[in-house]
Amino acid sequence: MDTTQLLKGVLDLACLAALRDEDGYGYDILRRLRTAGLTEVGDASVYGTLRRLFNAGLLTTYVVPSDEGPHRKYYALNPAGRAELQRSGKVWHGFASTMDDLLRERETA
Amino acid sequence: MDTTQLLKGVLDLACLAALRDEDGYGYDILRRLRTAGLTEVGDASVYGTLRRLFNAGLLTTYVVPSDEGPHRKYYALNPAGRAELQRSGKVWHGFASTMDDLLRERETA
DNA sequence: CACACTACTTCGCGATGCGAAGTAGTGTCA
DNA sequence: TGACACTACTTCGCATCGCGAAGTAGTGTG
Repeated sequence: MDTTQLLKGVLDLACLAALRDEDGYGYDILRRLRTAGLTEVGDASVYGTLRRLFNAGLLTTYVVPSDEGPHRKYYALNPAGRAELQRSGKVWHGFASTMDDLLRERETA
Repeated sequence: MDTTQLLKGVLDLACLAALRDEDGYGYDILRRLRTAGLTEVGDASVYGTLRRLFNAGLLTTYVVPSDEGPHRKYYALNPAGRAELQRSGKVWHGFASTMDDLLRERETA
């Protein structure tokens, strides 16, 4: 029961959320998520997720050369991505509140 | 992004929670979880999870014959199980609130 | 020149939820 | 009697997905 398993299916949502207000490239999103509290997120997971979201048609991408390091592959939410963010945000909240009920439950006679 | 993926790692917790107030057998726990809102939980998943929790030393088990059907394999939380329920409940809450922050985030300047 | 940091990719593994199928016991309904 | 449905559990193999490790490559620092 480490956070690894909890992340399953949620990392998509987390990446979409991290892109809501601003485009970002992989390494940066990794930092955003870790800063936000998902400290144990692996780098390969984030890169993989971004690629998956892109393949699913939820993100657009463009490469920007950097003078202080390798090029950066930026990702941005497209309309489908925003819709999906909305949608899975709701699914998540529903799920989370169901779990909270379960955990709070105590002879609900 | 169906609930299947969200369940990963949480089903353990859900089963432990379902056993908190009362012993139960697989089929019954399946119903408890579905009634609680986890409508899409598969039966094999629950049986498998219970076996896993048992093998992990978190549950005890005993078989009770039934006059209205096949025998029932009851499971009960032991002290280790209760401890684990506490522990992963906290992990879950922490994780959930991190996610909520992420989803709520909006140029937190 | 070794090292560290940034930035991304590829590879294969492991955990876990799931559907499908099978086995069995009971009851219902034609 | 035979078909079916519900209960109750098991086994099997699949698919998803996060991860660590390794590799490549660019930049800057001691």
